Amino acid sequence: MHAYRSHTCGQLRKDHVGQTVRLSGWVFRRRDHGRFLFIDLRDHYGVTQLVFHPERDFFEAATHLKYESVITITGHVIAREGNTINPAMPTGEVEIVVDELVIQSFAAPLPFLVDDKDGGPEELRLKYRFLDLRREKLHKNVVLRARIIASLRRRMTDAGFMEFQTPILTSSSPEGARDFLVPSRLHPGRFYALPQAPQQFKQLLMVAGFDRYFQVAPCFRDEDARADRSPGEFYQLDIEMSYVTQDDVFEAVENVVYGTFAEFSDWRIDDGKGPAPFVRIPYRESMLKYGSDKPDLRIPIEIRDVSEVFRDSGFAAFAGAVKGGAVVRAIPVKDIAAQPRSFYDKLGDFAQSVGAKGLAYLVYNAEGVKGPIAKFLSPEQMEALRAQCGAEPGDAVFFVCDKESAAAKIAGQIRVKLGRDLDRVEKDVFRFCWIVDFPMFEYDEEAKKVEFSHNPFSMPQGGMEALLNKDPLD
RNA sequence: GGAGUGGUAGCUCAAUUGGUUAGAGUACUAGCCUGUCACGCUAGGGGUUGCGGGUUCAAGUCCCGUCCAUUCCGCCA
Repeated sequence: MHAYRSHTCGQLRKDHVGQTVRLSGWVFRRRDHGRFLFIDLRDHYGVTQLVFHPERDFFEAATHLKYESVITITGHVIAREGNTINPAMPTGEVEIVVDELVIQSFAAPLPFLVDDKDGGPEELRLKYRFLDLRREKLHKNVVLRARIIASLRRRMTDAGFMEFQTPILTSSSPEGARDFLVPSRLHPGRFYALPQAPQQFKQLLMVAGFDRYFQVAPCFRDEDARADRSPGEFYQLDIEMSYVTQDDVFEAVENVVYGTFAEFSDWRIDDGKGPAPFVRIPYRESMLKYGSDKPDLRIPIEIRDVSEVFRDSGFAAFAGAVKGGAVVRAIPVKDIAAQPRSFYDKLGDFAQSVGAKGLAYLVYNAEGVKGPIAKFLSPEQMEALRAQCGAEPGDAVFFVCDKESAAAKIAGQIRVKLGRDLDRVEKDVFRFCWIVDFPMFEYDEEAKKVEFSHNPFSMPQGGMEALLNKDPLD
């Protein structure tokens, strides 16, 4: 028999009963009943219950085994009867009566329990990363990641793409974020930059004639973290294709995204019928309706532009701003009028925390329209707002006023906040979309025209010659 | 870089308007228990309440500073 195991801890079933087996793993749980002892043994594959009896000379040692000690046992498989069967465990119909025990590694007391749901403070979890990764949730996440990457590689290869590795120690290529820098030994005082994305290298591969490239690409960006953005480094599926149109790229990406999500998730995808073209939304429309270029389409709230209604209104703050070039964005919400005053106040606080100067609103109920700004608006203006926002009794409409880009962004964040707080986000479904017709240029703070941050096509100043003459260590 | 929130036992948390010796669960140690599966029961050890200063008869609690964490803004394909 193999020195460490004949089976894994997730493997044994009723038809193994009577066999002598050897298992290795970590002491996951321990239940000491005095005259006998249960230990749940865990490895990568699962958990199996071991039974120790006191007539064995290693019984005393077994009762002192700490959580996460590594042991190898030899024993015989027996069936569990009646209510000793554990239907929650895949191996719950059998257990191992231990005949031999080898303690491979005796664990010290743990800083946190592997059986814990969340494992405690991040600092501790990172210090004892090997323990953290033993926790079921993280272990599953890492396995899922490996399976997804394998699936992506298979799908891309099947679609005729070839995988390349592009350089990590490179010269800086402006992508917008700060570069990570690595000091150069051969050129003291000068630095390599880590790539923020393989953009220029993959384009080089197309120029060089390789036609279809992909890479599970490491990207490095020296920026601060966000809730949905880990700092420093991450991996992305990176693609480049030659002699194609926008639609060809969309089709290639839709196939791999649809297939991968369908393979690994039970959630519906769009209509749930199979690969279909993803919804396409022009940039301007997305910024207006959702206040974002990555809209969450599961939230049934659409922003409207009502600037013209306020232009000649008696609400001086908005009217003046609109005449000065600002816009007013309305966020209509269904069935919300019954919310207490505090709800509106808290939302106002939130609006200010994301940069709004204030948050105006109107509430529609059976008696009519109420709200702090109602008295500043004429009956005709009120009717125009009601019609443009599709407001009915029970609804409310929120208004933000600012320069166009700021108003869009603020309204977009309020839309998402409302969707989540009111539990209006559609459940168990992915709603993919393409944002198309991105602008090539935008205005910066001094109202000068500059390249839009995501514009991938403008040639750098000086053209191709400048690129070729560029010092790689600059 | 700016703002908000938080920091009490190894871990998760409690401690009334400022008021006795800062508690509980878990982990750890010792003991009991023949069918548990987060086993149960008894007892024990474990604390500079992040750190420094201040107010007060009295500070975990209030004030100031500082460090750390976290969320948002700035930044970010």
